Amino acid sequence: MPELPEVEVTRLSIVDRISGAQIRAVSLGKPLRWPLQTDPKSLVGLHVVAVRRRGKYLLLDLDKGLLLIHLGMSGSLSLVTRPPPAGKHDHFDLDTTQGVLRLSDPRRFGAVVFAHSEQDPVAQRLLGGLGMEPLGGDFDLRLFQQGLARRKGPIKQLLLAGDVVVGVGNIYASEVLFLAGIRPTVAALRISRPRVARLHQAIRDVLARAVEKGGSTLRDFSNAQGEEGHFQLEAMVYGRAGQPCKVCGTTVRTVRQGQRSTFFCPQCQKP
DNA sequence: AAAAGCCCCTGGATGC
DNA sequence: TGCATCCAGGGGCTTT
Repeated sequence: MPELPEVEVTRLSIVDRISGAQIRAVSLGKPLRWPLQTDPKSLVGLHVVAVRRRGKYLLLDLDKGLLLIHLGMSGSLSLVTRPPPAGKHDHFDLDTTQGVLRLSDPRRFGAVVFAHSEQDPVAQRLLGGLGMEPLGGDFDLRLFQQGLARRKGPIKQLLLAGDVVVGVGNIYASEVLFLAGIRPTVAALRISRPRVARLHQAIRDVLARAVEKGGSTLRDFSNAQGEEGHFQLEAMVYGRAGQPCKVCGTTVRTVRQGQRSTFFCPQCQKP
């Protein structure tokens, strides 16, 4: 579910409501991908001072330390004043003076991890290898070109890897490459400079548009207020194998790359 | 250094 | 209220 747009939409749906909140209690359900790394009781009394995002991680800054929240494949957050009793997929509750922030995650690939700071090895292990943020001013075209220039592997998998640019997951990788007119299987280092520039812009355009549309809701994603996203309705190729390309009518095809499905139009996307 | 596989886990859709 | 199989928005870790 959650790629950069979904995480950003989630962030936007809680930032104003949870900033300044004081933690009253923390309760855990079944184990998530990683342990919290601290005694839940040690968080009680701390305040949430900011909510940031780095790649697909949500960073909850506390007045002492921070929580790194990852939604994995199936996670979503909700922030409500009076939450229903925890269900079988609710595995983390942050009870605050401004509501209960709850992580629901059926597959439990998500995680909530406490770190004393962003430099803390606990945080660095997760954030240390991340590439450039695609939105905002840090996404440098030259660095992007350099990042691609020594990669022999397929461009789609470079996008997914997140060490050059973060936030592009399986849906948006296909969408971005469609918009840029690039075949997903092409070796990154073989893409010409003008086309790399197109790709750079396409990443920004697609992700920004997806945030505007509230993200993509394929199964059950919703923001922390329970609102679904609508970008999936605008998908040009993702999930459309066998259907006609919305631009040229050619049948959209799918291919497996690194045990994930990729979608592309063989006419609009040149090798 | 980079690339390719392997898992972690649950649930829904599909086929028999 | 079958059962097996495949697939699903991620990514850290291990192995080549």
